[in-house]
Amino acid sequence: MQGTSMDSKIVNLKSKIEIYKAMTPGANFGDCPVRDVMQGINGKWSPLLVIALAEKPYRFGELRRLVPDISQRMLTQTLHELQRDGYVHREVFPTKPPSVEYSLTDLGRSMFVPLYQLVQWAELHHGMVREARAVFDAQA
Amino acid sequence: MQGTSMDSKIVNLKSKIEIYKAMTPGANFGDCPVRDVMQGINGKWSPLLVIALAEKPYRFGELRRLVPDISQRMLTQTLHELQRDGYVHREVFPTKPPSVEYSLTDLGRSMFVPLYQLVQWAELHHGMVREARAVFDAQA
DNA sequence: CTATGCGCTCTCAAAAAGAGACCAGCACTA
DNA sequence: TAGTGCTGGTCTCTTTTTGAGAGCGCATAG
Repeated sequence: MQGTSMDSKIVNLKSKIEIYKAMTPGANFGDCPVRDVMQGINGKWSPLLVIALAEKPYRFGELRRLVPDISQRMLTQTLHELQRDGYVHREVFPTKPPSVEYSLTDLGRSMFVPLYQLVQWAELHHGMVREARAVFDAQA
Repeated sequence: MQGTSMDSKIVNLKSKIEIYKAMTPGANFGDCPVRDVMQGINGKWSPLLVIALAEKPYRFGELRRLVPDISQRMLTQTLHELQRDGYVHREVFPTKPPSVEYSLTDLGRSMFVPLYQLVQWAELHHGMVREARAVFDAQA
């Protein structure tokens, strides 16, 4: 798109954005690999499940009981996506009713570190966010 | 915190999960304030816009040009949510066609720190994620 | 008097998420 | 032998979210 001119000011403006694009100049953000990865992490249930599995491996039913307000459909689907992206390992044990255990891979544990920092930030600041919302809603 | 039975094993298992719930014992995750905050951060476009605004303030049209594959509707809506949650400040300048500038608040800059660490992780590891996907799709 | 830029808002179609029924297999119970 | 429950799912249907794009009020340019 504007890939031509770029005085140094614009280059500077775009540096962090370009990291998000992961240095693919012609691509738009829809194709961006970094956002692609972020989308996998950022799902509605993904962070919660990753945090759960960071504690220890869980079985399907255990996860369902641990996160009571997830539907089976979304639990299956989210675990499947996490497995596909390499964060989660799925192992089937041939017990009487076959049981399935989910655990974090090394990649998943690696990703958990910055993810959990963001969660900790959220824990520390959710009061401020709530207050900001209250102020905003009051004046609106 | 949830003050009932719990052998230490279960307490240990749930510690990180409970942080995600932010210590509200009776609540399910749908009401969890931490996930509430995470949802605001984790939108499809939110991280990208926060990263852009971490560079410098932008005007509406500039953001639209910077992120070509966002629809106007989602840009308006995402900025509105970011403003409501206190991450973004919106200032209208009474110029001839009135222009609107968006900038990060202190809260937004604070949130940007862990968010950007996650983005940097994604930049470093998106190759591994892609490889994991290829392996998974090949065997499936 | 058209034409364009600005910052939206509205409508409508498509995609994603949620609720919950259903399923096959095995064990235990009556 | 039929009934019940537990396992990890899939299938269908409804609701919510997202995306594409037209329209709008205002103002300046030509």
